[in-house]
Amino acid sequence: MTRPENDILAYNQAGIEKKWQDKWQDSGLHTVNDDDERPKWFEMTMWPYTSGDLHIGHWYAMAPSDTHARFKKMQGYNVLHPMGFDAFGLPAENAAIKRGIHPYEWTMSNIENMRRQLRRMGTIYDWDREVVTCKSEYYRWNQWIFLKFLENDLAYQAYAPANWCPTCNTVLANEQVVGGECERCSSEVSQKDLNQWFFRITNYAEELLDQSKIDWPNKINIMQTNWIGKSYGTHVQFDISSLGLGTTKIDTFTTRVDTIYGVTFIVISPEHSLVDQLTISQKKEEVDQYVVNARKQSEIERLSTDKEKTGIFTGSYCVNPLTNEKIPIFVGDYVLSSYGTGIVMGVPAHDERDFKFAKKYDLNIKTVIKADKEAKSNPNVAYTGDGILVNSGPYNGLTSEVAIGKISGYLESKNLGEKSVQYRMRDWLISRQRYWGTPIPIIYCKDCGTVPVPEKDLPVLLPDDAEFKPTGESPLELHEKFVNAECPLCKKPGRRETDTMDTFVDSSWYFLRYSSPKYLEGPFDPIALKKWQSVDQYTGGAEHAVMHLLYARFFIKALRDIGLLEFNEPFLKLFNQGHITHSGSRMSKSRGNVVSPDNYVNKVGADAVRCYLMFLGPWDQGGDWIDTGINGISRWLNRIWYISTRDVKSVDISKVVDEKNLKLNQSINKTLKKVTEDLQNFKFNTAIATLMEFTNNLNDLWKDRQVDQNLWERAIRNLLLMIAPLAPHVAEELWEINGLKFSIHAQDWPTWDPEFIKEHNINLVVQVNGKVRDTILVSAEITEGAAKETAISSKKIELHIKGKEIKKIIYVTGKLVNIVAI
RNA sequence: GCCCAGGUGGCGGAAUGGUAGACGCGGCAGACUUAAAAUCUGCUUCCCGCAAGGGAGUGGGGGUUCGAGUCCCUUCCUGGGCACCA
Repeated sequence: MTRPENDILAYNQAGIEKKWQDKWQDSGLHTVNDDDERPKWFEMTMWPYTSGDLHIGHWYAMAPSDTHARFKKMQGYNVLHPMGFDAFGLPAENAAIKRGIHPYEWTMSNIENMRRQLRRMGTIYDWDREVVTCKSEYYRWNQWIFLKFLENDLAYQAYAPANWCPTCNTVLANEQVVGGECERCSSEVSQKDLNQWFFRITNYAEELLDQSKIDWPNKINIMQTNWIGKSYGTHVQFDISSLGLGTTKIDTFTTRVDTIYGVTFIVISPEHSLVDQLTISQKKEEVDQYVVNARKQSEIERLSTDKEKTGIFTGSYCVNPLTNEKIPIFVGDYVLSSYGTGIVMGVPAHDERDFKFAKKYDLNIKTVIKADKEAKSNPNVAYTGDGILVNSGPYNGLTSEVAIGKISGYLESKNLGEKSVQYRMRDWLISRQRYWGTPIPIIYCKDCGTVPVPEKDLPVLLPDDAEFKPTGESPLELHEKFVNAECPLCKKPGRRETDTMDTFVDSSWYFLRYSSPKYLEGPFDPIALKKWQSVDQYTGGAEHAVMHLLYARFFIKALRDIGLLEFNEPFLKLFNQGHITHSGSRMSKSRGNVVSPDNYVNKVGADAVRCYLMFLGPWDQGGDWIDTGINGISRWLNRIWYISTRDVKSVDISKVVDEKNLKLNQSINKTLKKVTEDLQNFKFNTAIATLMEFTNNLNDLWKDRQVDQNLWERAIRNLLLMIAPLAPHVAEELWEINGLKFSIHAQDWPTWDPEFIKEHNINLVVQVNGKVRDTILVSAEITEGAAKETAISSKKIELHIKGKEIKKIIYVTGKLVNIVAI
């Protein structure tokens, strides 16, 4: 017969968790006050989407950050560690379509469940500050900010080709298209021309590149830098005056103007407005057909780097401003309309894409750059590196770098071009053709045009009586009462914008709301914000590098420039946790290997689950959940329980041994130092390992009961204080059992004395030719001479140096002697 | 293709250029028990050896150094990100 699982524990985990969670709640222990005089510490983990169930991945993100926040609190900070819910988004709407539940109900019942689960984790969230995006008290401020952006020319509407996901029935931002597929549902994304709202994030491209004010993982900084994609280049105008069009020049952008003597063709993107004019009448039919086909392709086909480079000759020519050569103009779909000028100069000898294009259409390939003077040109590949110019008239012999400067200078002087900087990043498309999001506060009027909803009319409420049909059409389109609205200017009937905002708008400023979650006069109370400012420490997954994290930085800079706040960055420090796997593979419902935290909390308690997640590996590297692994943590908490509930009075004072006291005192101080440093740096795994060693030490010392009673009690108090941020319930219960005052979590973090950490004796390592041959216990104060003497006179060492000549003896103070002997 | 991380026992992992494998899991042996669970004690990188001891060892190859898991070069593998951006 097996005993019930709970009997593996020395204590009633369910009982003490409930007891303390209730007491913390009732006593207001975690209530955060704005007027607390201690220095503020604003620490957040990325909020969860309201999917309904808190899985182990959430725990992995939240438990360690809660531990860190608790640690900062004990260190004397007034800590704001809030929680909220990212509650708008497609899954709620899909659930409504599938199961007939209104998204609001679905979302709110999910939140209910998640709150319950979060409480069980034993976190210090102050629930009075909770933020939920699908409530009008939150999203009205999305609308308000939208109007501010509009006023300040940071929001605009444009009719443009947009990424369309046929499954989600909505457009997507560039950031949400991954390899031509929808980031959410992996459907192939196509292009669709729509009138869309954009935020001018590109206005901030340059400032977003400045990472000097943030302490973030290098990886994220690199990803953002690459995403913004700044490149220096030159606009070059090719003459088309002979064509007799309205315009006399076509504008190209190149980063390699040093290759301009090698231009043998021009390629214009199929979407470019000049295509029609450039196409001669005999070619019109062919070119039209090509353009139609290009637009039909999916993003995947269009963006595939392996795809054959195709194009078609327009029949027109332009003139190279430096060589005066006549250059044919092609339309080709490898040129993107949205980058640079949408027209490129083709230099097949020095660009792989141009090379492939030239090969396919049998165009001239002219070498103008050589790696060095002696280099032979290989006709089968493009040489894309820098080098020395050849066949380039007056620029022959110059290096690429010098030539770029001279040629662009020349072009500028002749008004034929100019130096220029381009960014890969595009403006942020925020329109979504969906119901479950923030309505964009705009009314279209036949007479007045596009009219913003006046501030006093906010919020534009999402109607709650919408009908969900599986057609994919937004319920707002069909909702007469919502759509029909009076024009705020002329009061004539108008039509409301039915698109809603990308949910990343919600998360771009939610942290500001935590400072004053109930404020009614604006998105945040300026006085409260002045106190809490930027988030000091943010934690979350790296997958948000170019979306959420970039958008939030943009928002703060934009709000700052509008005059609403006074700082520059949303998140001063960032820590990325890794991913948690289960027995080596990614957790997914289809694999059936999802770890349910609730089951483990029931079995071994929330503290054990928290600690195991922090122990199984370095937080930033992620880790693997192994079912047997948590037993080790559970045993450890048990040992702590036994150790700290022992009867100290059983120590017989007459038997106390000074040496043991010293050892214990040293152990306490060493442990404090290491644990403090590790918690500070998110090294939870080694912090716990150190605490395990400490408990092992305590167990050993208890065996012969030769330590001082007061010292023992101090050891126990320190142990409990150190585990308090990690295992808050067990620590609180044991604190009480030891007769100490509620609450352990309101105590100061203990400090250590370096004086007690010093070693009195050391194991002197003796090496011969770098190999360890002996270790000798000596005084820590041993002199160099004595150490060398001791080493040489060791019997074990004698064997290894016999008959050899001692060349050199290296001494590392207090550590080792290395005898070099041949 | 380009840019980042990584590669250490059976497993998760630890190691300011100075005793590689802390801590934990698992395993083995023992104690307690009628028995098991739980708990406790000991052992547990590999090879040779009864032992003392010796040898090898941090993906591979090379280098710097008295001494390299750690620094440098090179190569392979794994994970992540980006990728027709002119």
